[in-house]
Amino acid sequence: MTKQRISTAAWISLFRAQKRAMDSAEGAMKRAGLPPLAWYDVLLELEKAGPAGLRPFELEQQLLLPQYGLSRLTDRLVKAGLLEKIPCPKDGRGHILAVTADGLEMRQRMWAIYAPVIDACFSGRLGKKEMKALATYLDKIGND
Amino acid sequence: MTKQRISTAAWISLFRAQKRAMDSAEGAMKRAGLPPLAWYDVLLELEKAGPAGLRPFELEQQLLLPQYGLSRLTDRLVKAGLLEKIPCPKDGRGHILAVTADGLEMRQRMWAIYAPVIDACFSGRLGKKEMKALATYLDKIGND
DNA sequence: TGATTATATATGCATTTGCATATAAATAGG
DNA sequence: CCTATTTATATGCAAATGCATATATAATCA
Repeated sequence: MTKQRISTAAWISLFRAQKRAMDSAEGAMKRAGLPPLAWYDVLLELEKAGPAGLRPFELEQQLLLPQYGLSRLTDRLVKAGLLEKIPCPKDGRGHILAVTADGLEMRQRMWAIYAPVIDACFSGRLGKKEMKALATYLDKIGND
Repeated sequence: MTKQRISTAAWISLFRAQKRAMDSAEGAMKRAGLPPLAWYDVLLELEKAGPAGLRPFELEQQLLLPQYGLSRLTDRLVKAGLLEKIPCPKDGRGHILAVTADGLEMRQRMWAIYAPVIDACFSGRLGKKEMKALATYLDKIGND
């Protein structure tokens, strides 16, 4: 087997696995009448940032979203009452994003659906050691 | 470490790795003035199917795309002259999709860009054995 | 056979994304 | 200080996606 063939096979497996995982998670959210996973990521990242919140450009780096994508994503979250934009005292151009009480509750409701999906994806298929090895390999690949 | 935490970490690594990989590949295509990766998948799958071509519903299963998504994707490929729709003699509802000469050439031009990107993602990071293990793990995960 | 149901594909409409560019405040340079 | 440049965020417009449903043919069954 050439290295080229092997890496291409791994590439395909990566894309297929991610698609299966994502489809099942997005599907579960939809069936539960909950927003898409991207909302979860925003809410979680802001919760992790603590009460100080985050500037959009910081969140953008964490989530690896394009600037305009995040701008509109947060608009939707604000419109849904899950986030608020607080004017930034240090920098008149920007604002600080903070999760509202509703946002906090929403993230919890989403996690109640999300967690079992993640679990079901791995359980009975990979053991702890294998999952760790998988994550280690995945973290290594990329082009930077 | 709880199993929950480990599987969640693997989940996150999976999504991040796929995003990095996809972004670099899509970016390379764009910079080369070539169409998105989805076009490559269609062209390749149809080439693999041989001269008999494939019906849209068959392609749909291979590529795991929603029916309407494939319908429009193939429309674009047809409009670009890379694919043609041949009326199906056996079934008046459908048609057979076949790659044109231009389509064949396009897939090759895309592969010339695509292959090095795949290579760069893994080379110097994972060895053959590790790539194989990675693919094996990835192929196992999912919800079915 | 005629009516009913199932399958294959397409499409109208709303939402989302991507690209390019706009706006507006901050910083740098002379 | 004033102008030029850079940084932070938003937005108009075109393309893509998702959802629901339409259309048309095939298969089933009474």
